[in-house]
Amino acid sequence: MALRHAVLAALLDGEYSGYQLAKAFDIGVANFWHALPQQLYAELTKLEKEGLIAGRQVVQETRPNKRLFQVTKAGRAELEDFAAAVSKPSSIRDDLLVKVQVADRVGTASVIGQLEERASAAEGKIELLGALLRQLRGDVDEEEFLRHGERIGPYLTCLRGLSFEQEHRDWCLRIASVLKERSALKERSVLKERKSTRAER
Amino acid sequence: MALRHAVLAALLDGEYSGYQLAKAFDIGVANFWHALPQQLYAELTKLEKEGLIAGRQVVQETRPNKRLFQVTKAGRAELEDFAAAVSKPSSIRDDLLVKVQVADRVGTASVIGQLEERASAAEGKIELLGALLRQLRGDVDEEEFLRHGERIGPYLTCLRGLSFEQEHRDWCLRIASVLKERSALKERSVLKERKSTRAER
DNA sequence: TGTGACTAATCAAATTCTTGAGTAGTGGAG
DNA sequence: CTCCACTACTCAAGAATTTGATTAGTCACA
Repeated sequence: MALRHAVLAALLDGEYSGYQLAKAFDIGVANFWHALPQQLYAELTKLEKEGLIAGRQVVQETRPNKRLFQVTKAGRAELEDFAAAVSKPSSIRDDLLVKVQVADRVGTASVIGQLEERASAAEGKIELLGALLRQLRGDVDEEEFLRHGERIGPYLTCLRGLSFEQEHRDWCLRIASVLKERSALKERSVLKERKSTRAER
Repeated sequence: MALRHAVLAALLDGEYSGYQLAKAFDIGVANFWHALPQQLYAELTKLEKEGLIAGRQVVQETRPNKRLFQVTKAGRAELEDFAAAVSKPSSIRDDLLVKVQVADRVGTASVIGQLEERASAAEGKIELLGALLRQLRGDVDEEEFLRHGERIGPYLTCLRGLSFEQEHRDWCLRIASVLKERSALKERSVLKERKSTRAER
């Protein structure tokens, strides 16, 4: 039941249409809750039906019309309740880790490639998040901002996203290099074996 | 489609029953793929039907009978294919981050409590993972083990789990202290205001 | 002599998430 | 002038995940 609350949380920062929300999700909220546009539209419809958000039509000339949504009082109350309720534990869910788990039993080459790809994707996200953080805090330094800024929620979650991506990148690079070294060692020992086999004949 | 591969990966380390698998999942595989027992039983049934694992009945005297499963050749091949295929990006999915996102707009007290609970849960997991890592590597040091150990897959994924939990703990504590300081500041300014209001009368 | 915890599973239902396609107009690049 | 990308949204099918019970014997503890 957290998608609805993630949507409410995102709408707290301003009016959005489904389409805009999908974009905003990708950079901000996706740090802790990923969702496809279809889900967002569906959730917005449900939330409106339940009176937790209110939508208004905006007629546009050169673009299709859109509906902007904002959180109602009931929506705010719902968020309050949610914040007070117990949360379930967080966890990683990652294909690539499954592959690493079996990396010493199956072909390694492809996994190494994927680790490096992942590392560079993480790098990209790190830069993005860094820029977002600078933008959110303005000219003041972090300590100051965290003490006195008015809207620190998104900043705090971005910090978590950033550290996650950094750890992820570092781990990917470390593991890639470990697997590479091991396959190089194996290669060498295979060559040696061939050589000695030849010598025996 | 990664649960099936996570199960195959886990079974690579030995024969397990559904029940044992559920336990093993909790400490090892759950680091990158969490699943409930019901899911595991269902998946084992499917995998057996498809010939990717083979089960054998073990009759027990004092305990209910159980079925132990091991990966077949076809299962190994399936894992190979999986390891070679592209993976989808990883991400955090966490209730608590949704709450932090709105922490400056709703009641903070409960969120602070939850952050501290989470931190101590993470602490517990850190110790568990540390012990697991020591056990996996035996007496040799990490560098040595990663270079020459035969089964490093689980070690590598535990390393990821460990760094995730450490970051998670640190972040929770940091955020909790930020939110506490802010609410203390607010408290003080409210008191001051009351005082000056009283003085005015 | 109950009480609760552990082993070993299975069933059903509801909910959530993913995959994939489709509509329809605008505006820019080559 | 065609093709592609962008805005804005919808529909449906399916797979995956969660929630919540239920069965049934064993064992330790008080």
